[in-house]
Amino acid sequence: MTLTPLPAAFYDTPVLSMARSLLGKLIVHSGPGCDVAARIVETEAYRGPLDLAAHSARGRRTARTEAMFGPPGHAYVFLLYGTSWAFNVVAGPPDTPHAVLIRAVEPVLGIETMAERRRVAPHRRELSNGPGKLCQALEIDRRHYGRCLWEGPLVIADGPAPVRVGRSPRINVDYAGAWAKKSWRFYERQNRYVSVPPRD
DNA sequence: GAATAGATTGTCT
DNA sequence: GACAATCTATTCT
Repeated sequence: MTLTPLPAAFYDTPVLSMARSLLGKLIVHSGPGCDVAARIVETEAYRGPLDLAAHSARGRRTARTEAMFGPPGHAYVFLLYGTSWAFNVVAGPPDTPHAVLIRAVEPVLGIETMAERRRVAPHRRELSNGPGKLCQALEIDRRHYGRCLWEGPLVIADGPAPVRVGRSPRINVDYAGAWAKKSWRFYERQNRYVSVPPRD
């Protein structure tokens, strides 16, 4: 296991294949005295402007969605329901508002630190089995908006490839009509940190 | 385990 | 003023 950040070229790929290839990669957040790392086990692809489930649907470009229109391999972070942050990796070249939502991770390093932040016992799936939970565990928030993911305190590095990959429709996007039916969620089968366990 | 309701705030209409 | 790519506690079974 190396902690060398993935190169910029890794992100130069269509959003669906990027969502698939991010599985198994490590999110590494280095802080003063406390490094934490976690392995990505669940992702979802969002492909505006056509995809009506994406914040960038119909080309909506605002202060909030601006990062999605930026270069790939950068972070798109947004606040949800007033209480939870969600972390996305921007895909596609500039002006192509695609992104991959990280929905669940498996703690690897600094598990005690994550447990304290989450106020749950270590090794429980509630540590990071959801978009908001993993942001709290890894301490990802608005400070990371638009930041580059191959240099700086928050990077994505290579990690153990997933054993088996499953696909399903995305979670909680029922409002998007036909787009909600597309199987744009990717997850590692049998991994207990996957947020909404499918039957596999 | 499943279903339900309430929390809470930045962003956009 | 409404809403959201969610989380948590609570109340069932």
